[in-house]
Amino acid sequence: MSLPDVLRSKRPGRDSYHHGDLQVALIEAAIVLVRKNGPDHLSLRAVAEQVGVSPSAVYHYFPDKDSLISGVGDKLFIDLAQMQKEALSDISGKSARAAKRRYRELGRIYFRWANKEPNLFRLMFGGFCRVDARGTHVDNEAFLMLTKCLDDLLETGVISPQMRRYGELISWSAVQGASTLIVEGHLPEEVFEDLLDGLELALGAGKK
Amino acid sequence: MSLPDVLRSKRPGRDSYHHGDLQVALIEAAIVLVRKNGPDHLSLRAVAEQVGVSPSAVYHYFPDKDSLISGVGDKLFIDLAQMQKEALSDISGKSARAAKRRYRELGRIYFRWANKEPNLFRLMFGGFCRVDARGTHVDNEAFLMLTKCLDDLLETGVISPQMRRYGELISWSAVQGASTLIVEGHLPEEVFEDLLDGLELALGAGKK
DNA sequence: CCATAATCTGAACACTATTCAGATACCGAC
DNA sequence: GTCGGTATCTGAATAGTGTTCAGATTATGG
Repeated sequence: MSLPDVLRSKRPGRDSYHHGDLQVALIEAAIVLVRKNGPDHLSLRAVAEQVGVSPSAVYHYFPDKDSLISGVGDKLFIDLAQMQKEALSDISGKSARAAKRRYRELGRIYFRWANKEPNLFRLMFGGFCRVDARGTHVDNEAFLMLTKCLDDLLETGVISPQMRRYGELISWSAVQGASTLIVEGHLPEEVFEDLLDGLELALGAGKK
Repeated sequence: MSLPDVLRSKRPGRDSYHHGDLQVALIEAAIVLVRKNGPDHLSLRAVAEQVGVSPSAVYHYFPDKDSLISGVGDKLFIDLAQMQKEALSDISGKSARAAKRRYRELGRIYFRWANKEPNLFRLMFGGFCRVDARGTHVDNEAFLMLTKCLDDLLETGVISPQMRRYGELISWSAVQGASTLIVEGHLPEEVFEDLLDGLELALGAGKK
């Protein structure tokens, strides 16, 4: 109904019954509905209807509703990493200034994503998609970007060797936590920039 | 069925029809079920059945299922704060050592709670209970304990005046974030102690 | 062109949240 | 004490849910 035509269209040149790319169409439709109603309150039947397919058709691509949601989670992790990648590529340079800007931008993208799409953020980190079953891999790319940023900060002398050891852990945790706390209304939105200030200062701990 | 008798018992001395304290009994039963099945997958009917009451009885105390879940959230925040309070009272002393131990224990309680009861933790921070509607108050007590700990750390010279400004924000965010990331399988359990080490080092940033 | 496989439908089942008229038990006033 | 009013709870009904499965439809390879 309110879905872009692309998502409900069959494969070009053929019409009806066999949908062209149902698996991804279902995920895209699910994203639209989760964004609107939250990861709980997602109806499998509503997803099927959006795509223009019967409810049972879903079961050819996902064993159950939870697996569909997990599929959505996978897609969201990929999308977020892609946004971070693009943001980083916009800031070049080997200076301390550039390294700082890249580090902060990485965190900002994360938070802005969470703040703009609370329901999608909740789906990613609210236990809806289980990653531990098949090992950690969805977030590997994002982690590597963070590592690269921290290495640059170390090289340019912004952070101390002692704190480098905790760089990924403290950065990811703090950004993840602040995003959650702000999204869930425990902290006001404005504090996120303060957090980035605090993190930058903290990472220099131990410098002579 | 598997619920302690206390929860299904009517008010002592009277029997049947009028339940003594249905509101809290419903919340207690909901906690048991959420812990087992997760905040999604909670059935209002199952809660009612556990307590030994008809499904419609629930609507005399909560306008809908989401409100019941919100009620559970409130109780969980109170319980967590209580556990932290007890943990703090076990560590007395004005030394830097004692202050450090209190600070770390505050974070540990938070994380252990999350790690031991992932589904309850998800309910608290997964968008199921909306706190922003009526303002932030559920976490106020916990926040004050953290503030007290940080003040002690400042007095004993463990943390720098510059970092004191970011103390609550960076501590709460990092502990919250690490708990989420570990519970959801993005980080191994062992890193939490590393995070506490990193936080302690970080809070000293800027000291001469 | 046909048989086989992939894809999707329709109907059914058990379960869910929610509503509401009415039954039940408590409580205060007489 | 008992009577009336009120808070509390029930039972049934409605509309919607996830899931299953036999069978209809379409695509594909020989």
